[in-house]
Amino acid sequence: MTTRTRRDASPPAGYDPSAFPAFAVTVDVVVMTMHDGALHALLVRRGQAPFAGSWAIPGGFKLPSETLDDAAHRELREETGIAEAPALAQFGAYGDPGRDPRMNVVTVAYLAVVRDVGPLAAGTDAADAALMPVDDIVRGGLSLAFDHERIVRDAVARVRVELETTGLATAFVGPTFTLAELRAVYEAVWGVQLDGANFRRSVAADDRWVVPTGRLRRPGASGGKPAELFKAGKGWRDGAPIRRPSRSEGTER
Amino acid sequence: MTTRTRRDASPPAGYDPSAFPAFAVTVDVVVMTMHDGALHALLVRRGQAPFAGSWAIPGGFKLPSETLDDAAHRELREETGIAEAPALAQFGAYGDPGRDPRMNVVTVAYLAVVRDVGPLAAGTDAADAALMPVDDIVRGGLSLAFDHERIVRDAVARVRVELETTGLATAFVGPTFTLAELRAVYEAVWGVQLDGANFRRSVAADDRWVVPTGRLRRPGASGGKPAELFKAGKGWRDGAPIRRPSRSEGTER
DNA sequence: AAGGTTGTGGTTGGTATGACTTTTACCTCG
DNA sequence: CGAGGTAAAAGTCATACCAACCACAACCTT
Repeated sequence: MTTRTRRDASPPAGYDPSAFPAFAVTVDVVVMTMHDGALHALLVRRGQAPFAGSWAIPGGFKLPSETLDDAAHRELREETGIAEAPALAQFGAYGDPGRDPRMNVVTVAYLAVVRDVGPLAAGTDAADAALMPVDDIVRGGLSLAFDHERIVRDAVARVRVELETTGLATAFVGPTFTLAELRAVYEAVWGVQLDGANFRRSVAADDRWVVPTGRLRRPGASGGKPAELFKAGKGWRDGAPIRRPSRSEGTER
Repeated sequence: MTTRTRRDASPPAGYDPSAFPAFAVTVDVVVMTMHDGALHALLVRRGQAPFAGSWAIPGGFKLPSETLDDAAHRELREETGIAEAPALAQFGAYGDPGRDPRMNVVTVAYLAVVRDVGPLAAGTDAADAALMPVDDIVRGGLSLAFDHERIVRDAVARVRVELETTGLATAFVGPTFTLAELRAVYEAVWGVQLDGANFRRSVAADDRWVVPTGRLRRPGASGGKPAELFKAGKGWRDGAPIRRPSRSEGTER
């Protein structure tokens, strides 16, 4: 066989860059946030062909002068106005033939988790962006542009496993939060119900996970005891305190 | 700001593909296997500039007509002669500016786990390929081409976490294996020591993880009781039975 | 036959976890 | 201004799991 001569020997010496297939490289960002107690993803509506009028995840072309991470931050800022996203991580690359009917495109997908999508419409046309429940997307209810439905599906799967092993849960809540808020993140993403007392014992056992701020949160309109406000501890970098119930409850709600 | 006009509005109508920066897309495969009781990676020596004479991980250009996964399989076969790799998974994309001095290259990195690298030299020049201990690579002992050292480092990290949650451990051993062999995989990858009795209890409790074949393996030269031969069960798709010890022993050996 | 090596099985104590109950503190509404 | 309702915090208890031992059996080599 003519093995391993491809990269090592094919270009004789100076080689010709145009001898290799040219691709456009894009960066797409799946922005996830909590909304109405359910996991939502930020979608934008396309104005141009192909897939004009379809929902899509925000993204754009990578520039040769920037890293992939920089491109993801830039696209997130330019297309959604979100200036800072501490939790922005790459999770996959997609390059199936024909995924973009125009040309050869390989896209690198990023997952961004934000507490509040903030002034969503700021600097952009409000009608063009919306928060969609990921359940609707995963179920295939609305057909997204390109292979974006698959990308979102992979992003959801990634969130579910990262929640168990990393500090991703703290990215959904603000700088200070109540334990009920944090617990709601797990319950919504995993579609399970967690016991409040056991959750508190796991998380507030030591200050590795949450450290009390001493302040309290005013109860809602329906009353209840004021909840204690915490901020995230330092232990989330090494692991996470909550494990996903492997009960026969199934993996989905 | 001129937000989100990039993809939607920039190309007026028919748009010009050449208006977007062109990249070459490559696929690089980190092949990992067990050797002498330690985790090794397969490296090839480059014959051409840049980085002529340096060690590198095998890889090559993606074709527009194939998927990324197909390209990874093809490159693995062409450059190493490994025909089948059930455990071949994408784990990252790398596109820092200047990572290839010749042109803009974005590479998609794959991790392959094989039991036996097999007739390594078959179809290729033996002097050009070698198994290197990942510890040496991670320590920076030998300088790899491009950013391949970082890629291998990421691959090692990936293996360590996948071992805990997926059936990746069974990819290191053959179709039939002893429990000691399987345990050696965990011990080498994690750099820990596991109790043989507890390991057996966790893995051989039910036939979800391993099913006995009834056959025995001949002991080695130093004697010992013949070990029972098992084959992998069906449970590895949903999870894994062995959890990484979180001891104060540290994360490294 | 002796010694060494590896597999197999048992016991035990500590930790984590799940289900449940009780107390505390604040709300709204009559 | 009290009563009832609600939600968070805190306590209790039983069980499952797991890691660390220990003991022994099977089989090799010399």
